[in-house]
Amino acid sequence: MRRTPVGRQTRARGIPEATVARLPLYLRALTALSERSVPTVSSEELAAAAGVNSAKLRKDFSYLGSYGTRGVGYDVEYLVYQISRELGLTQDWPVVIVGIGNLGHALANYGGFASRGFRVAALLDADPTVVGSSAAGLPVRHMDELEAIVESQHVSIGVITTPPGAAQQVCDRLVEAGVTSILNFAPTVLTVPDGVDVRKVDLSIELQILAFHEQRKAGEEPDQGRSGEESVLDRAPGPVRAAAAKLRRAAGAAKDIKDIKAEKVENDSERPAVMPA
Amino acid sequence: MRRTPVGRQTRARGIPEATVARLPLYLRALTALSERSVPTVSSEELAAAAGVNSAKLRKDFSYLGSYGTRGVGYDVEYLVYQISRELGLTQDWPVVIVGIGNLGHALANYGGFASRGFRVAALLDADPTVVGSSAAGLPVRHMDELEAIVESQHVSIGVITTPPGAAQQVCDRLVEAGVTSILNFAPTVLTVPDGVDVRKVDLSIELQILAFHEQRKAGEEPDQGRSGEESVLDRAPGPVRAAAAKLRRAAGAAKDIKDIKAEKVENDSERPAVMPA
DNA sequence: CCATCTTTGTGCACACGTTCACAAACGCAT
DNA sequence: ATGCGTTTGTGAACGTGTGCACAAAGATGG
Repeated sequence: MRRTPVGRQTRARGIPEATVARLPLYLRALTALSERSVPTVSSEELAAAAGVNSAKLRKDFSYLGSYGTRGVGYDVEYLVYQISRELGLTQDWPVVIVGIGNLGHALANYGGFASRGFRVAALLDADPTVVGSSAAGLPVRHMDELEAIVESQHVSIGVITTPPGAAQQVCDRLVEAGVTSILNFAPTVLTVPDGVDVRKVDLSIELQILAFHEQRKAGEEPDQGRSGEESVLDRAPGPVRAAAAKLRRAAGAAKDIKDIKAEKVENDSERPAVMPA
Repeated sequence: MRRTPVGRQTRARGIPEATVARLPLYLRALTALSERSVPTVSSEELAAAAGVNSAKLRKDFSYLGSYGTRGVGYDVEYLVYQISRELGLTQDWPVVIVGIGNLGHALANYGGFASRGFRVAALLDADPTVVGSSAAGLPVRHMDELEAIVESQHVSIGVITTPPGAAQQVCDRLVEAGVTSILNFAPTVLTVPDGVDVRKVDLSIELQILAFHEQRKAGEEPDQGRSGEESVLDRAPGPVRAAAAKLRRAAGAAKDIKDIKAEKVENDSERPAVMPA
């Protein structure tokens, strides 16, 4: 059995992954329209509500079938049903949450959870001081009950909100118990067997991506940009770069991040320098 | 000023967006190696640790420059520094969190927050009963202090953990105050001016995507698949489909989701049917 | 029934992302 | 110095996703 770290699916029954990822967005917008008793909606209107462009939306829907009426638009209720069905939301999905810390608590209380076919089957934790307490009206049960719960309630989706160190271990146990889809909030790369889907939600990564763009915005206003920082040696061809690399290796081994950070401030001027040397 | 709902950036200084999204992953793996005092690492090893394939990793790094040494690998410390710098983590990013409910609390307590240059500048809430309490050692302050805090502490990143109804309003206010990057946890499509980045984290969407794949797995084992569900009318060309659509519109207007769900059970057999009729 | 107006569904071109596969570059031993 | 084994960096092929632009399909009014 091959083990794949991330397991990105290549096309599912012809529906592109990117489209699948947008269906929940459309569904949310459509549900709002439905609550306002709006009977039909055009691709343009719906696209605006979902924050995408209308051509993309139409193409997305075309993968599901021809559910619109030219000259009119889409029937809201019908589309809600079709998308729900396509996403598998016409059935109930029991979910276990493992790791009832701050985040686990927050998720247990999350309203949007139950709203669309997802039901919290159990809250689990390994810490005996947490077990027995309750969150969102549900008792926190011990990890050892995992296997019994998964089997008896036919749980196929697990949510991991443990500290990073425990995540892979918990993941293995979930998979062993029969869970085949995992939503991972721990900042850990999970390794799972083929056939198991993992999606990750990582606050820290999102912030870092924002920081990147933020820095870019800030660095563009002044004309200087990030000048001397990019050592000419690193772009130079041939033995020059090799020498630079050698110096880096020699110097780097004895240094830690803080030292390097401190150095950055010194090097922040124009002069080209072999970075950590 | 054009207003764009989502604002996907087209290339930043030559570094592809997909690469930027992976840099934090590499950084995390590298930091772990650094703590174990590993001096160098090959693309193969690092790729395994980050859960990607090695060719992708090498290409990603090639956008940053030539920081490896052929025949040896990459200097861990040096790479940590380069990626940190590229992501803008060598500086401090003050962040405000708006909406101190369950999730806001969880985020305030999240350790990985401060670890990499992100500092919680303030916790904000509009609810007077929450204001004045404290979370993670920080006092919860009133929304009205937002503008002063953003300006005095030079906050450029805001995190929204409010209920969905308040999100756009809070977003507008953040932007007005000078915030140019927003991490949105509310299940809402935010509209922002050009130049403002929004990233969203949506538990419900992630679960729905998992449900889709889960359903597909379940539907493939039996040979039948999803048989009669896909009405032949919907695939039929010409006036037949038009008639079906017309029926849907006529019927749909008076129905709600529950009714349709109930019908699904009845229609779950082989016979082709005009869905909600 | 015809003309006109609206909106879908999609072919096509292009941009972006991934993976392969290999030459060039480097360390090291002799 | 030279040769050998290793690993990077990247050109090129391929796959996926996006957006334009328009024909086809239907609604509507006369």
